[in-house]
Amino acid sequence: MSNNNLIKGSLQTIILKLLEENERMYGYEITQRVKELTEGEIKITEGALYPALHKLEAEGLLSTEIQQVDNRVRKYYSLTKDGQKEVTSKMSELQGFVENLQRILTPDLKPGFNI
Amino acid sequence: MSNNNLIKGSLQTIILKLLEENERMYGYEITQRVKELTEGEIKITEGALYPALHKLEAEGLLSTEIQQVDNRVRKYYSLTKDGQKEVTSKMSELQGFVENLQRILTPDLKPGFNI
DNA sequence: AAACCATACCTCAGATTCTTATGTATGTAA
DNA sequence: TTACATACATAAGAATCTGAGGTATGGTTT
Repeated sequence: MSNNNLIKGSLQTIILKLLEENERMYGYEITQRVKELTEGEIKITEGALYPALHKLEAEGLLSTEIQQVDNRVRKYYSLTKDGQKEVTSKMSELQGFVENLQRILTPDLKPGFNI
Repeated sequence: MSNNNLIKGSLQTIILKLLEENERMYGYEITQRVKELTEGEIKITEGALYPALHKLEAEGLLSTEIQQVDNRVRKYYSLTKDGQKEVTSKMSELQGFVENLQRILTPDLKPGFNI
């Protein structure tokens, strides 16, 4: 991740959610997508991403498929059945956490961490 | 802390923000306040809290004042000048991060991680 | 009286997750 | 040929947590 060490553990959720939307993605593509979506503000480092992908695969949440594209090897990741269930779980967990964070940090405004 | 390992990194911000609102607090009080504000969903463990407090003090963001209350020693923490500046910084950092998280995770709805 | 829980501080081993650096390999642009 | 982009990977070290343990006081339960 970029400069901030905030909310460690959200990388897994990011990966799973992107794969829910995109069917299949490869590692480098994920880093670029996140950079693009956040206008360069969040940069996922390879040292964080690849171990995370490997772990999710080892847990049976992702499956892989290696493919040759322009003399380059790409390792595509997709959600397994378990992975699809886990997205929902991880997302509501994160949502709940942000909700609680907002309760602690903004005692004045009740609804929403609005932007 | 509760079940989720999401909080890493946001604990400092929580401490600083609570002290911005409350002038001075002691460790145990902070754990109770957070538990109270989140209806028991986030429990700050002592193993996380005390080292965090000591670190913030060592960085000059907090000052301490020991006080005897009912035969019990309390260590009150307050924001220093530097600490007061840091709250603003840490809060906008966290705000920005949540904003970016929302961009990644909810591509459909543009405004707000609403609750 | 003994056991237990609440208050209040603390430390430390181990786990997890990250950063930073390094390595391999191909292709393109300056 | 130097540099950058693409594409994978590992590994040392830092940072932050969990969970267990320790000390001490005082109230409540059994």
